[in-house]
Amino acid sequence: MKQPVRTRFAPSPTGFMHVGGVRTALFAWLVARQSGGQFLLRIEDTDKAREVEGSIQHIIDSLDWLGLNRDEGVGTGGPYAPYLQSERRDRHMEWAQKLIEQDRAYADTRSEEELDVIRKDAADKKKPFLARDYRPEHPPKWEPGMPLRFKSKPTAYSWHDEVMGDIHTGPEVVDDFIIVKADGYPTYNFAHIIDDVDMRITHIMRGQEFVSSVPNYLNLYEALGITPPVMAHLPQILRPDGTKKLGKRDGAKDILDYAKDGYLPEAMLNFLASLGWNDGTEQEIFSKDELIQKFELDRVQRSGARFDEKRLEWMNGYHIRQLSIGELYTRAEGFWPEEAKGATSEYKEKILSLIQERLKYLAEIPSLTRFFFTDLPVDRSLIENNKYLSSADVVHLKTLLETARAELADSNFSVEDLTNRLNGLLGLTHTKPGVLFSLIRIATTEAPASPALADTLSVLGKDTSLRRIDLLLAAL
RNA sequence: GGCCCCUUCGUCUAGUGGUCAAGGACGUCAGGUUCUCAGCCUGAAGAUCGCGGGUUCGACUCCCGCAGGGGUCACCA
Repeated sequence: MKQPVRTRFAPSPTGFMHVGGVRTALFAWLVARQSGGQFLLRIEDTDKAREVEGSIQHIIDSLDWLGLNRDEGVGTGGPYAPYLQSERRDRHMEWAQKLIEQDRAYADTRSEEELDVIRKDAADKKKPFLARDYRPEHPPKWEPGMPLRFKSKPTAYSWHDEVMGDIHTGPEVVDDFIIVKADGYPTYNFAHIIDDVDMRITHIMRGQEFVSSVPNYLNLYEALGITPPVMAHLPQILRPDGTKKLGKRDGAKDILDYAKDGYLPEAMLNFLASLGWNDGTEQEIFSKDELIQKFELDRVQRSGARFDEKRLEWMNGYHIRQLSIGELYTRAEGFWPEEAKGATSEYKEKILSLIQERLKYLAEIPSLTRFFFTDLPVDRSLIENNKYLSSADVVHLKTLLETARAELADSNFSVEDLTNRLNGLLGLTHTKPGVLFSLIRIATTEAPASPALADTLSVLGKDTSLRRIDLLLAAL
């Protein structure tokens, strides 16, 4: 067992969670769980303008659906509460005050326009914008309502990132940055550092887009006299069609939409983990426990990975097939078609055992099972488009169906008896399976596809099967 | 433009100097499984390892350069 680590997932409540955020949460959760440590949820809600109503609950629901349980955090509570960043302003201000006293922060009262002018100046000179090159000469004494800027001390850094490896940067990338905004809220760049210390976070897991800010953070940690936590910057998840980061604008789906479509949380977890990580063997399928056991940050890929829904679908189908019927029945609740309302659980379990291996996601259940619950209207096109039946003579088909009906009427409708009688009919009528079975299948299901014929008939039962054959007979 | 990171089949990836004229999975295609769809089984196509130099008896693996891609340079996170 490794040293217990404390990790946190710290999203902003700016809308729904998509796969990118979820994977960050997953990796942080795995690292905490495998070490016997803690995983917490902190909400970084210091940008009140971008905040979206309901996001926090949505984040909690998403984590709950995936089974990423928290030891502490928003919605859970804990010894380091509050876990809502906006409620921790006193702490942030205490530390900000320290920086002011040490002359490591200054009020920056310049307007957005003034700053834009110097930014443009930097751009014109083809130089990166560094606020420290434009420090105001006589900043006023800081008062609430004024933006507060960190006064950096340019330093070269070398540090180790659990995913990215060793990184070296020169002093030219360290800069002054805003730590408290005019609205009184701290920026992420400042607040997360204070909160992580206060909450005893040992490992920070976040997206790769933060790597370039690390030198700034290191500078701030130094000024604050804080030992930086272990850091791991995760590669991004890319759009399926390109090299760009997957974002909400690219149609990145709400993670809970996958829940609605009937994706299994364990499949989602497995898939997300395999995007950018593998254990070095040829294993593709991992249970949650195996993930906890085998996950290693330093085996995480440094390059981005494209999000391939086809692979997710396959993996979901795979996990569905691993479920016991009882478990599948539980998961399938809420996915049945309207027509299934009065059906017994016993009947529905039988159906599930027939369709389990053809399910890719649970939302397919209605289209796959509707005919089990209701007589569908006779659809002539099913015969017309069938390669075995399209050219057959209608009178012949009718005779065939009548013969079959008579034979089935004597069956007890066990799978075994049905199989025997169906096979017997082939010889009796001198008909190819393609013709006879297609005809009976279409008659009894009126569906373009269905499970194996004997199985289907057995579940449907004698009354229903014969009634439907009669319905087609009447329509032919 | 500066800085940082990345570059193996369409996609996710294995690979840490020789056992790799590169393995697995998804996807695709073909065949099989007495009808359909799915599943399962078998098989096929698919990467001269971004390019160019080194180092070495030998490089996908080490070094240098180049190119391409991404990230970042907010009072957003």
